[in-house]
Amino acid sequence: MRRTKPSLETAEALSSGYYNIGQAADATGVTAKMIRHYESLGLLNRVERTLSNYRIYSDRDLHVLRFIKRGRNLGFSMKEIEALLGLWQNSRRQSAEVRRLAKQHAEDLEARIVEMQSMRDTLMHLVDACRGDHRPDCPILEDLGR
Amino acid sequence: MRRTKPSLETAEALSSGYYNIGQAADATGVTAKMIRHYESLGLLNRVERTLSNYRIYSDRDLHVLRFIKRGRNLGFSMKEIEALLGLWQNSRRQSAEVRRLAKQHAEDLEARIVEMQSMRDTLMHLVDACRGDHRPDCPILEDLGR
DNA sequence: TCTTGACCTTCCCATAATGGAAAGGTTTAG
DNA sequence: CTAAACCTTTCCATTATGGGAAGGTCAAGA
Repeated sequence: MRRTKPSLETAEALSSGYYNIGQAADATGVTAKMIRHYESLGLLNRVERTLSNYRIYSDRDLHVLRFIKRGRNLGFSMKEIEALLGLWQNSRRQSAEVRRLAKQHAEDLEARIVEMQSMRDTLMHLVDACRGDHRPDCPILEDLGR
Repeated sequence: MRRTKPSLETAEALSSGYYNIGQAADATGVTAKMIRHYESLGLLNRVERTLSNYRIYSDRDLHVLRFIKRGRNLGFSMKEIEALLGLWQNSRRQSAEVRRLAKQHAEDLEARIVEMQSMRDTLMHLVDACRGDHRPDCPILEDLGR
């Protein structure tokens, strides 16, 4: 079970709408480990601490964490997410820039998909050509060793 | 240009059908760096050395390097390649085992392809929905921050 | 013969994103 | 007061690849 109500300065924070790292992790689906990591990458602006040095997060921080998580789910790299986050937080952004980043990433994905499909197809053909019995003869190994 | 004919014990080796690491790299398309790495992984059984400590490779070694390269091109991990290499060099292998490995890998590829297609499709929809002009309004960021 | 450039050697470091684990401080419930 | 469940930092590992330094070797030309 996660602790519900601490007592000292920490308690003050947690009862004022703040979250400790475990609560933030539960709320966003981002592990505590990765929350600290994202902070070290500079994606979370200045994380507050309690007197006992515990990190505390605001609703706004959780929002950022969810943004990062969603970006990762879409396959963006941390570098790309950093850029998107900057645009997200910049009210004078131009949507053209965001669109360009997203389109580029979609195209990168497409290129990788095509490459992997080619691998898969080649493999499937080899698998189909292989008897797969007790004998050593094997078109798959023959291809690899060609 | 690569040196053609050394003089001492190294020369003996190179004129006896052996290759130094640079020549092996040129012949197989595997970088010298990676050839050393594969050796450290134990994929090349005992690599010979000249008196001056230069590695020398036989045609059989080049064959192994090409096998590895082909396996990498098909997306196999080094662990998988190690297993396939073992089967390749085992005359009493059963092709069923090889086929099982290849099929599993093809299925792994397929799973990743499906996942990436889903990412790509979601992104494409968002890109299509984004005007991409000078204004800040952007469905892509809205989705990421939802 | 000496020099030079193109090789070769080993060793250390870096990448991207994530997790495991150790050693130790803090809080809270019992 | 103690034990459980948190939190902290720091170090290490993963996968496959490459960069670079410091230094030894070899071939060819002056």
